[in-house]
Amino acid sequence: MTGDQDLGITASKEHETGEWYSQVVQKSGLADYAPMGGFIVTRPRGYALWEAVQNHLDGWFKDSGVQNAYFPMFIPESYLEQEKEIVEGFDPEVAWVTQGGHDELDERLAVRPTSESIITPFISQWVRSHRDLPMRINQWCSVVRWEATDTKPFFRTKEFLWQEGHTAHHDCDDAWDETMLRLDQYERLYTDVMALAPLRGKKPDHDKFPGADTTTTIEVMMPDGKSVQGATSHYLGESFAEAFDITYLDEDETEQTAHTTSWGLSWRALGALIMTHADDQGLVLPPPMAPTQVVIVPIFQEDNRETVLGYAEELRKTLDDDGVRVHLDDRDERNPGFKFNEWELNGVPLRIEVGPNEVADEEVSLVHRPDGETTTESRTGLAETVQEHLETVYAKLYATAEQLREENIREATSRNEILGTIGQHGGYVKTGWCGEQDCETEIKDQIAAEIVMVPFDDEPIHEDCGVCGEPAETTAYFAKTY
RNA sequence: GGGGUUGUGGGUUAGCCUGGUAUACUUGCGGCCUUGGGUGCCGUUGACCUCGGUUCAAAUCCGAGCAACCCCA
Repeated sequence: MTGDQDLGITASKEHETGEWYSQVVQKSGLADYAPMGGFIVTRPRGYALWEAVQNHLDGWFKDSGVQNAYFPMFIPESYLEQEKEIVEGFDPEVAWVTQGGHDELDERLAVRPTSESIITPFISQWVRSHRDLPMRINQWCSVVRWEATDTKPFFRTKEFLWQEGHTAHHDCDDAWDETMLRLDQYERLYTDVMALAPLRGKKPDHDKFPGADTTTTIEVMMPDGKSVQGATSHYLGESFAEAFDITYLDEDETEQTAHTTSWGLSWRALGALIMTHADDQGLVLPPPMAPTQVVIVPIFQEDNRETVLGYAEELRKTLDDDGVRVHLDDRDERNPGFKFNEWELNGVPLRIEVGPNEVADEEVSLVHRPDGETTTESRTGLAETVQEHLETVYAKLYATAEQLREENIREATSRNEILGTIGQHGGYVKTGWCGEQDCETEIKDQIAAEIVMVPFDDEPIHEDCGVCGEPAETTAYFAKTY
């Protein structure tokens, strides 16, 4: 590299994580900061990542009985107030519309922070008999939560893109199965599409979604030792059905109250992806997420230009015919070194280099984005070879993520050990927990770590609560969070 | 929630202390050159975060606001 041209990432991921993250997001063309604090402009390459998330999840949703719909972005205050806990839970961060044109509104409108209050009343109208159940509605939209804390592109923005699913069921069992099915699908998205290694569990009672019976969660460990809540799936019990009157007639013509769920995943998932896999060269994308999976960079001199470009175009067509998202970078005004750097910055998982040598030998050079590993392969059977390499790249990324998770789960049996372990290493610390919020507060006040997750398995790992020493009811995972 | 740092063409930045003509690189655009890790040359467009104050004069000093980043809770 000659001179510091600052086209690439200049901050270190390890030492200046915030600045590094900001540069990756902007320089790899994912997003810009909007003029208002806490908002971003999502650029085409960033939006393509969201579309990749959508394509996978939406397919799975539809395969499991979900229909997409769309509800207004405004919710009348009187609707919001029907579920008391929703109001209390979201009140500090609701944005309000009070004026339409030049006229003051009779009733102010909330910009949705989540849509239970507008969707559930309609589900109530649409559900008459047991034959209408289960009913599963999803919408892809944005919501607004006027966060007071620091914002960060994709991780925490005042407006964010997400999907929110809302379902109604006959009974508790059916609704609980739904809750877990959606959690499984979120876990699958993280594991099989984004090459991240999440944990799954429940939120402690004091951190549930307002009004929910149970909130289940996907948690993902970041390289700086903080945990990200990657998605949530709520079993809402009967509280919303009661508040919004979702009742149905069962086979015996008796009126029953439905059980409901809601579940959501936001573009914070993209934040977790970037934070985990990107490096000091820029973005790194797992192949299923990458808008461009393979880039071909031709290398030629004046006298063999046509030959090399012709060869490169053949390769491109071979891969394109095989369904690989491939791009041939035949720009004349850039040399190969520039292109290498640029595509690395943009996170393309696999690069093919072809020059006179490769043409002569009927070969290609393949370079893996995550680690720069270079191999030479035959041109014959290229499509299959490339698929194998894409899988290898995925495996490398997943292995990194898995290691990150495993190395960051530690155990502690006393208050001081919890504080010391998180203070020194970050990451998760698991311990027995009596179930009292005070014991979390004790830790939170000291070191700003909270209980992010309680595993599903019933037996606590220790007999006593790691904080107060009373008998433990469950295991709790403490961590600092985003 | 509290504290700190910073804000100059699209990006990176000099100038600010000590007020007076805004510096360079890069990108973009036009042209030439050629290509195994950010190549070279010529030409060209483009900026002092916002509002207020001090002053003959403000990128520079003062105040407020907005924004970004960092640290603590």
